[in-house]
Amino acid sequence: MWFDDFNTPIGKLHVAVDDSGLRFVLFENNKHDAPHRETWKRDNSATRIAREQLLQYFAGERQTFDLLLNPVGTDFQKQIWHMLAKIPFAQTWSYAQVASKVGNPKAVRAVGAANGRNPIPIILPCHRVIGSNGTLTGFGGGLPTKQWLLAHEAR
Amino acid sequence: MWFDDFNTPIGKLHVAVDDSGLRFVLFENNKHDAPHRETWKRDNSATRIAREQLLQYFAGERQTFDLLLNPVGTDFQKQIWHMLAKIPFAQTWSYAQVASKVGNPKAVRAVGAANGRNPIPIILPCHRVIGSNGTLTGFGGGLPTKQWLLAHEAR
DNA sequence: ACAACTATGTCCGAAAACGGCGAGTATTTG
DNA sequence: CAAATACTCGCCGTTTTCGGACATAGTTGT
Repeated sequence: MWFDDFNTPIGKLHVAVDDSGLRFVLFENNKHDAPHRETWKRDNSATRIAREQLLQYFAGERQTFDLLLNPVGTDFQKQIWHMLAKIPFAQTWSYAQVASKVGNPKAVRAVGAANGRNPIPIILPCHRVIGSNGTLTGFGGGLPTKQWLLAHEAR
Repeated sequence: MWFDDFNTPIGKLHVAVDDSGLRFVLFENNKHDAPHRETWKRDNSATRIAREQLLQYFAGERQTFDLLLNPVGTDFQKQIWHMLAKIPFAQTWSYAQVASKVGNPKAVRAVGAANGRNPIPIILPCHRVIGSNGTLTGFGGGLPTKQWLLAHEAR
């Protein structure tokens, strides 16, 4: 497992990859906090590509990512995370919409929970999911960050 | 055999010694109740030393005891009791840890049983052994007393 | 020799608690 | 009255908790 960290407009980000792809994007105030992170090695061709694309995103020069992803989770979670990738740039869906898209219209809270465990925020744009009444609810990196990301994409 | 009794924060304690060393520390609500205690004689230089050290312990002025001990029991029991003496002040081990330390990792219940027969509580700190899940199980002097001792040592 | 204890620990299944929600009803405001 | 707000309740995956069924080793009593 290799990792790297770098500064962005929303604070320092950590990225971590293994042979199968990108595993984590962590905010400074880590929410997930991956196990035995002390054994990871710094820097890598893969981490460099991820960093590059993320910085381009923050610079407003990139709207979609082209990276090999390997988020680990339950079947349901992976299903949801996969769906996130389909939300177009600068658009927002409601939790209910996401639930419907996976054919489980009533699993709204479950979608919320899965969203909360998204190990690859920003790239898997969980920030584009908001309450059906339009309110911004929870986000790993904090609501202000979620707000910032949406505003950033709105330009 | 000589004996003495005196008051402590956890109630009245009985101590009993013979020529080979300290044999018993009994709580008021005696569990073991040694045989033909009526023949014992009161007070002694050895009982005095034991009492002194115990009172120092309760006063928070002593963490380890320096006494000649003579607990009688099976080989296994003596092995366990000997191990108890190695648990540092204010620390707790699980029954499983004690079992492992004597090279018999699966003899957990046997350790519990031996612990239950400890004739010299407090000085042989059987109260520092708790369930591996952290729960305080049985104690000759009652669970509240076990609780009290651990809290006392925690300062 | 054997059976019945015990101051345990591990495993497994069931049940309950817990969320980054939504829709439907009251209850308040202006 | 409308519209905003507050509350209740159902929903669904995941996580945590809880309880019972073993396994296990030594001691004690028959």
